[in-house]
Amino acid sequence: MSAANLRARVRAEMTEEIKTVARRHLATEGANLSLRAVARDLGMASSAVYRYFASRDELLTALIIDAYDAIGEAAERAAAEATEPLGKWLAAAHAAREWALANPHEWALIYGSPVPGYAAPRDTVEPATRVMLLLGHTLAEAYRSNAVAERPPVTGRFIEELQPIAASFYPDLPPRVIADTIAAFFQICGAISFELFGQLNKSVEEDRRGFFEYQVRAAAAAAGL
Amino acid sequence: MSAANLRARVRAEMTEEIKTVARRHLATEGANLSLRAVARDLGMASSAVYRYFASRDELLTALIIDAYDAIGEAAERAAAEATEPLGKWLAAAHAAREWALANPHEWALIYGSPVPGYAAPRDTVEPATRVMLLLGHTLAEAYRSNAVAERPPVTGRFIEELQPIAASFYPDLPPRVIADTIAAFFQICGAISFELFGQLNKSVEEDRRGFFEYQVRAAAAAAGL
DNA sequence: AAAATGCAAGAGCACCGCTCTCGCTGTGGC
DNA sequence: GCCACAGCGAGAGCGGTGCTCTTGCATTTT
Repeated sequence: MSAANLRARVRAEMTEEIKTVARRHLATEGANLSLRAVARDLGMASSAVYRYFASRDELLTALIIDAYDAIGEAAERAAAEATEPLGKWLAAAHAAREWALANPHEWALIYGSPVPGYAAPRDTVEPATRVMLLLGHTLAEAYRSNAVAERPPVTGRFIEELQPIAASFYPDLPPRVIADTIAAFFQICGAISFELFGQLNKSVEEDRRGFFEYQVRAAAAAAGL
Repeated sequence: MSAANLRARVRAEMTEEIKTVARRHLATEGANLSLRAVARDLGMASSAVYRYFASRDELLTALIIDAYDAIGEAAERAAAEATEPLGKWLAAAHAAREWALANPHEWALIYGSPVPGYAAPRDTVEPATRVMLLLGHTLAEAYRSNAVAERPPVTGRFIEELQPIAASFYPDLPPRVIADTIAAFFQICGAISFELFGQLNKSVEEDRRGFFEYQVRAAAAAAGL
């Protein structure tokens, strides 16, 4: 039994090592990860890697899940240190941005354009929602303590579509919580992506953090925070 | 002379045909464009394509410029039919979204994560700003006709960085015009990207247009429109 | 001890971007 | 009108890729 466990542990270590090297390749080389190059770095034949990952896509999926978890944890950890809803939002957003700046290629992996021919498998949808859930729960918390500003009612058929989701998450709150959470999430991630992908070229250079916060505050205000 | 012109015309036609086939490949196959496959589709040797484009990247650059121009023209055309600033914003945003839905891979090419190892050359920066300029000019127009709501002043060092740009474009207006334009542009493009890249999965299905408009209106409100 | 399993390596397939050489053809200068 | 020349297409080839299959070895299980 300990033998079998040892087998499994060695295998897990090898798997982790492959992912580590792959992450390093991703960070230095760029987005198109080469399985052969990773294998070369590990001093093994490329075919040996296929004992651990059935395909390059499966390796990418593993990296994607790890990335979702990493940014989710960073955001949650930062939010936990704040007390007020707006403070949590700001902390989470800044944490997400800083993680993205530190790991740009991994950010591109999860929030950039989908990799050609790659369809995100089931395993990725759950960790993907972690940051958005954090925003939603914080907003819901604000609703429950009556800390949300009055705004004109939401009109549009989309709000009816969001009703079931809202009912399953926050049955005591209006469905606009979901709409505003998604909108804020899109806005925040958009701001990060466009800064990261160079669309801010030559306009704001020094105080990008400040401009980012300006946008996050706008998102918060739109949500009523 | 007419001979030389004929030569040049044939060459231009061939260049255009390559781009057309490449666009079709992009639409059907996905993002990683294969020069060899394009050449095969054209019934020519892959090496012959290099007479027209020095590299795959150069082909991509040509497609990127065309895409920027196409979406820019779509947005401008739509905005021209509206009279009020908010109407122009909404029209431009919806036009951009519809273009993106119709040409998802080209959208990914210009607003998705940068292609690995690909650095956008100088030629692309000018057409890239077309949509943002449209938003900016519309907002400026609203300022000049006093149709912009009062909002709390912008604080942050970033606004000083935007001052020179604001002065060169709209010397008669406060620099926040630029900040709000960029922020709105990010928000709109973010909304399009995340809808397109599947982050809206299983939440809003029917009335995505309505939810998009909700976000665009939020962006407009944040800008004072 | 023997059988079964897990693993690494190597060869090989089809594809890729890109380069180079080699003929062919239409063009411009004489 | 001829001839050198530039532009073009085709083909071979280089090094790279993802992935498969077979082979040999080590380890685990029976």
